[in-house]
Amino acid sequence: MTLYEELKRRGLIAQVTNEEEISKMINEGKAVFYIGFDPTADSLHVGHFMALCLMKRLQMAGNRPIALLGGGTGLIGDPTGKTDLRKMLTPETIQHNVDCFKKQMSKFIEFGEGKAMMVNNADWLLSLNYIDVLREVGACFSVNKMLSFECYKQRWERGLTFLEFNYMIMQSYDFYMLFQKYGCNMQFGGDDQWANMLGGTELIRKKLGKDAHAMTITLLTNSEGKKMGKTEKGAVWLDPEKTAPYEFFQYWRNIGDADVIKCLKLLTFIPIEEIEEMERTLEGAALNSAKERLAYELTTLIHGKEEADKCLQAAHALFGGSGASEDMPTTEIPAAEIGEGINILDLLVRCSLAPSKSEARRLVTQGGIAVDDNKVTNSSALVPISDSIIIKKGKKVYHKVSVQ
RNA sequence: GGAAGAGUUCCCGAGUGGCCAAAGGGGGCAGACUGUAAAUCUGUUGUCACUGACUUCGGUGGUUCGAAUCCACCCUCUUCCA
Repeated sequence: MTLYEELKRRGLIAQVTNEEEISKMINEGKAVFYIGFDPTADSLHVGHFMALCLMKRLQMAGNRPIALLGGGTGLIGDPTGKTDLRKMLTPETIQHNVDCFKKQMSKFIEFGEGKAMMVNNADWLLSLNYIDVLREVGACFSVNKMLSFECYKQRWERGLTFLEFNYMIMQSYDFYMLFQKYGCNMQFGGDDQWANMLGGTELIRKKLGKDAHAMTITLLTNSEGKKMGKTEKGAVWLDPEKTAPYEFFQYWRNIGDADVIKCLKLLTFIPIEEIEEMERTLEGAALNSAKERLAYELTTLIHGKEEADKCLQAAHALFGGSGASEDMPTTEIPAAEIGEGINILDLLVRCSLAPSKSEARRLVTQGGIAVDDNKVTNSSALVPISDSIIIKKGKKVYHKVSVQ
């Protein structure tokens, strides 16, 4: 099976400019491709991870990846598919985010001489001269055409600033630069980037008369069409400081039935045959094994095998019945502060299990809290702690409190 | 620059002097049912010293016994005209 066939079989490929040529190039390891990452936050998230996976797959087949950090485009902000005007980030924030991205990416992709390359579009975008750009690049874009793009439709009602409208041009310019500087002949990205990417291929054709290609990967959405990798608290981050490995693990462990197989295909390196076998044989509750596999594989990829083992163990301990675990979130409280015992509401707030005492009270009175497996329903209860206790909030959240 | 309109709690959105901590929906949280799933049903969803008090309806002042609601100024956004 060729690389392209595998990508296709996994459902990774959404749109391509020229299937024949692209498959030929990547199968033979001749592509020099880039994927852009805009530094809008200080950690990568799952969506980025998919792109990194793709990078890795292609790299393994001998293609040359370029990771493009959007130190320049980040200053503009991509309006694609966004309903609201995006907050403008300060140059300092962007720089900080770029640094964070770099660190995380290097853990996953090999960079260096003859391997993957990392570049920052700030290097060429920041020094551009407005008039020159307008004459050189602006002349190649038709406003009427740009206005007709689906990706701006959502903005019709809420407004689109000229700043954001230029994003596409900057991204196209990136491709144009990379094509000339590094012979980069292909761009990959999320499916929502399709229009922006085509802008680049067209610019290259118009300016240089050469062909460049673009391919988009399926966006990670759940069976209801919503973007995945988001929780109430925000994105599922790759940074263990922002999303603890256990939390990360649980996110995937709790994925909907309808989405497990798709995620295995899109996000893991488990051989496609094996996944297809699961798809055929697993149904109903049996899918739990696939969910666990998914969670374990992903945690291993991102946080390492050791962490993944811990998460798996913790999950088994907690949900398997024994209840105890070494690696659950822990709060340490000085003995002096406890004395005879600590009020249950104060304790919950102290452990960040509830943001306020009112909320803590609600949790307790509604029967959502258990201490050492005993339900606590009295909101004025004093909890004595001699050594350590385990608080259970709802069905899935465990927290350990130990006395110092 | 001119004209009209809008800004309400996590989000959408009702509310046009006291009955408003503010309808309804979404989302969240908890309970039931389950498979650590989905769907469904129930409760809950500003804070605290919790049968009471306090803070909230873009901002700042004002009118009033009493303001999300009326007035003035300011800020932001939308639409129409240029």
